[in-house]
Amino acid sequence: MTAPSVDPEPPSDAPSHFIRDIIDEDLQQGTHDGRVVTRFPPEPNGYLHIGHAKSIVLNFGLAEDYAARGAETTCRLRFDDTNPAGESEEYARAIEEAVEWLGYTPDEVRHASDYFESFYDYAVTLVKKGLAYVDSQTEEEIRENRGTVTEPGIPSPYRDRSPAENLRLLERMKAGAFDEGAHVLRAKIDMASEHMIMRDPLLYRIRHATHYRRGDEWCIYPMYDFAHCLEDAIEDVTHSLCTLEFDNNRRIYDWILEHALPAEELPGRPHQYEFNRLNLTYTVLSKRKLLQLVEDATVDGWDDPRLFTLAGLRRRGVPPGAIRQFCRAVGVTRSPGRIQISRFEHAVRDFLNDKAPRVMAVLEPLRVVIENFEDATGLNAGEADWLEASYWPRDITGREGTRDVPFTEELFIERDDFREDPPEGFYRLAPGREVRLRHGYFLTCTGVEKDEAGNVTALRAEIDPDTRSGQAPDGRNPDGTIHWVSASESDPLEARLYDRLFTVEAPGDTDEDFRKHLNPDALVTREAARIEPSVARTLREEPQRPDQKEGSAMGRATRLGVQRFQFERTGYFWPDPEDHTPEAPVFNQIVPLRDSWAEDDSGLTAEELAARRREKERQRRRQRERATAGQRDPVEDFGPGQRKRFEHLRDERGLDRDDAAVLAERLPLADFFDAALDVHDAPQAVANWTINELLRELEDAAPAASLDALPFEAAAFGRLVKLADEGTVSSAAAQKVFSEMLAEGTPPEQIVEKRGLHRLEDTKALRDAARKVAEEHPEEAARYREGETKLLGFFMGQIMQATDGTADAQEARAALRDVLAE
RNA sequence: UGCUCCGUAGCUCAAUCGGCAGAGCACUGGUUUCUGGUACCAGGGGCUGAAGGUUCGAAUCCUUCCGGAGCAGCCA
Repeated sequence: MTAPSVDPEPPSDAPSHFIRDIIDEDLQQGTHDGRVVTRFPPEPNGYLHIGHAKSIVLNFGLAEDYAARGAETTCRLRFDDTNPAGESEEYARAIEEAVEWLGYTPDEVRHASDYFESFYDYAVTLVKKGLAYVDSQTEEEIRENRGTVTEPGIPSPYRDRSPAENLRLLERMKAGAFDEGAHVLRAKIDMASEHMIMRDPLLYRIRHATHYRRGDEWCIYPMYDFAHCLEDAIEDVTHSLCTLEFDNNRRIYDWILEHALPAEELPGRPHQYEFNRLNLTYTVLSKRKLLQLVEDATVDGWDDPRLFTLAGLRRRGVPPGAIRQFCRAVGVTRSPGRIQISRFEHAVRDFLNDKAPRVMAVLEPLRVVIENFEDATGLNAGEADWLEASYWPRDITGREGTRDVPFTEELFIERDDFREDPPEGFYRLAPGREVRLRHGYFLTCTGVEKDEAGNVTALRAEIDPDTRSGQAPDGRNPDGTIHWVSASESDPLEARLYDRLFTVEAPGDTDEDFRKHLNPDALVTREAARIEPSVARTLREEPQRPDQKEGSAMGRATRLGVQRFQFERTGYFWPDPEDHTPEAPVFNQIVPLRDSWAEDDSGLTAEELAARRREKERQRRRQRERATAGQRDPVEDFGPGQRKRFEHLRDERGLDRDDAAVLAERLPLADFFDAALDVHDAPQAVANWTINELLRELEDAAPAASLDALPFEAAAFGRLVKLADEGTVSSAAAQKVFSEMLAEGTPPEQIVEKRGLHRLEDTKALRDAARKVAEEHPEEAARYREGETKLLGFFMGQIMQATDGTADAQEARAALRDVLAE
């Protein structure tokens, strides 16, 4: 069977990463017949957070992208519900809803609990093969006998029970004949393994518990390591993606599949790949910490907008598309790290910028009385001058629409937009100063009213009647533009502003209680805010979406979900799905706008950046000292045989101590080295090849065995080194010869003949090659002539490629210099 | 301390087969602007964790060291 042809080019917005590379490779090799099958496998025992979103976006996104390229793809939602404790239908439903909200429809929803019968059959297979046994030690005994990371474990006294006895016991375990903890089923692998996970891992334990889907049908439940790989195999998953902490578990994943699956299924079996989980600064994402915050009512439930749970983000108003965009942007790698929260905020703003209509709301109102209102507008004091205001700034293309905003004698402006004594660089309102009212007149502050305590209670002002359009006939242009609402014709509003939950970057990282660093200002409520009247109208007229789910909080949120606004100059907002009513509007701030005036920015200041750089420099210096101090004499750990060999290599063969140590540490390699020397008596050259080229091809754990497995003898290796050392072939060509020897076992001389790899010293031929290369890369050649001499390396690379690595380096370099100088 | 994984700009990631160390975000400045928003332009930032080695040439290969994370649940 041949794999269906798959478009080699990924979609342009799909970032490339190592998992894609693996899939591309598999597609090319036809490993899974052109299929890409992934899954998102949550346990239904908690709510999802943004870290899960990364996994969802990865798994479903891969399926989408490869489907678009012509591969046969599937991505399922699979509940990993193998442990009855804590799992529930409620969680499962919430998870399903969250996945859907994020914008993905699983090809299928499956449950690991539907596979319990199959798991059991696989367990029986292992028992019959003598690869699993029933252990009757107590929990403590098992733990103690497992050993530690440095000491091997002690085999269980029950380890050698016969398959027949194990089978009998396993059947009775399943039948419910035993109490919890009386027996467990364990894989029989290696109690001394340096991988703790392989010290006879548990496969089944007894739990007399009611499972939310299977009820009391089962009283033995499979462990993760046993079940997960089999779930993948049952579902024909091709690429099983999980987070880095399962790296160690991959060993048992592979072991179970290789021993439980029938041989014919092995070539297409699933493989596990691990990627870095998403961590964010200034917040916590672990299930346990989240639970703690909810339980001691630090936050107001799982959907508290301060939390990075999916429910919290949803209630806060973050659109799913922004989360998807963010998850794609953070990348998929194997290096753990912590993403700066400003990255997330940027993603949300970026997503909302061209989607949220602009309106005006004043969060902390300060009353302004227009003293010349009647004169300037020609209206009576109680009337409103309705100004047409665009929903979109001119640079958001493709969006249209305006609404009318009432301009009345008394207005509210943002308290923050007025300073009686303006600091340097402040270009909003101050006594005697003129600003532009957004979508309206120019306004000059003519007076300040204060209470007895000296607090500003109201401003008096005048407008310029000629500036109704927002332009002045004389062309003057105020520095500041501020937003405003009518005092009489605006709606009251409660605005909830959210900030990072913690005051430190990594709240969970130290030993102390992470709740010590809670940010008291993570939620700030502005209860006296006011908003222009058009918004209430917009919300009322908004048609209901047909796909909403009635009844649930999320369903109500969906209905309102199409209404996210930018409150000009303050941020993106939407009505709170729980508490907002038309009579008493409540809006959540989704994310503030960037504010280069505000001191408190979510990004880093220049000083902070510099401080970090200095700190990193210090760390590097300290590390350098420690690295050199830690260097110790390798010979110290040698046994007498190795020591003798070391001295021989160093004193008789004349190797330097590092090389001698590497060889002496691996005695079979030293033997190979000696044998090669019989052919070509140049110890340093042979040592270089042995250590730098040969060693890389050998298994660390079993050098002797992999030496035996080589398709050539030490003598052939020695002859290769001789060819290189004596200049018959260049060292680059010698490397090519070597890799062909590894693959085919052909004698080196034959390869050189067949491929024509003799060293090329012919000056004329090299000059021709150099000229050709220079012609093919005129831009680089010009840059070289302008003094970018480091490009010589680039040209050398080209020549080497053109001559199959045979060019003599010195001659080639000289030829290039000459040709390029012309 | 055994094993596994990971160290490239402040952060997240690139860098075909060993061949010119780059991008986005963040930062600084400028242009545009009826949002201190957006967009656009420019700039600063790197001893590729360190030291040795192989090579004409190393972020990439070899050795050693340093640092960080994970693994000793009948959780997943």
